[in-house]
Amino acid sequence: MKLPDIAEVARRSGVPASTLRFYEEKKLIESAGRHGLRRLYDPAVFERLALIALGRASGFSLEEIAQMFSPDGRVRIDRGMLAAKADELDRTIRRMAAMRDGLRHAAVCRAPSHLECPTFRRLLAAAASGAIRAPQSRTRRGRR
Amino acid sequence: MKLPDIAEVARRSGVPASTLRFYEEKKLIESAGRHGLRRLYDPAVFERLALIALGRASGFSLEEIAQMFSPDGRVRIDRGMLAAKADELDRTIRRMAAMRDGLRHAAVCRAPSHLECPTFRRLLAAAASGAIRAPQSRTRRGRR
DNA sequence: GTACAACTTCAAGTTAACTTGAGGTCAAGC
DNA sequence: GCTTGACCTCAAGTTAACTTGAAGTTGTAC
Repeated sequence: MKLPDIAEVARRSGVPASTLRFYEEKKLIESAGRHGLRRLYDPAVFERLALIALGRASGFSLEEIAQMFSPDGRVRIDRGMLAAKADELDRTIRRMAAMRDGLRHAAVCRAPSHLECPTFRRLLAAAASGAIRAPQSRTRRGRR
Repeated sequence: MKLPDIAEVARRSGVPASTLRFYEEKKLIESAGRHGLRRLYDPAVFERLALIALGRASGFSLEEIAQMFSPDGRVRIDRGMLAAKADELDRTIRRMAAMRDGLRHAAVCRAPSHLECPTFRRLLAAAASGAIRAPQSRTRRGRR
């Protein structure tokens, strides 16, 4: 059984080869060995990549994700950290839901100008008060 | 009635002076005039800043926000754009809610390892499949 | 009228998460 | 055994949204 090379891992995981090398540099993954210069990966790398994708999707930075792995490569996720992140996500979700409702309303509201719409103004006030914070990064995955 | 200067606007809006200058450079706001070299602002700038905060909180980029303002400075938000953004927010919210639930579960799950927890594995699979995308940028607003 | 805190400009730096490019190596197919 | 395409390394570039720093100007208080 031959171990997958970087192209194979990229193909099956959807993660670009350049990103795989980058992740290795950041100690997020490692290659099982080399065939000449070429990296060969243990199939377990797919699970690892899934874990990384999950972490990213949950708002963890790569650095935080790196800390979830023991030096020996085992996964060791702190449950308190998970709960804290869940709470943070929850707060973000609430804010975004308020935003969504406000936008939705503004989109159909027939006030002559959004600035004259009470609902919109309420949103504005909330945003101005700092009750609302930055959203998600739209790292558009377009393949230019 | 004297117009507020940049420090006053910064103080009352919570937006740093450097950011106000940056926003001006990006044509997001403008100063009403100068007193010597110093910028003076029309009080309407506060509403404008609130609108910018709202846009950012809703996931608009500064560039998108700039497009919401007519060349003459009037607000002209495209209702279709609002609705589209609301939809996008909605999708993001759904993903984040799934994440939150998964994390919450993983935090209390008593499986010996997260990798052995069915719920966690389901999340992993979803993340790996790309069903889930990047989250919010934690631009920590700490005042170092 | 002088000191100086607070403003000004402009360029460069910051951060995260990657991508791109130049120049080099090499395993596999013919 | 030679070609070639896919890999390699390492440095630099990219993007967004700002921040920081250096060097200069000036309104305001005394």
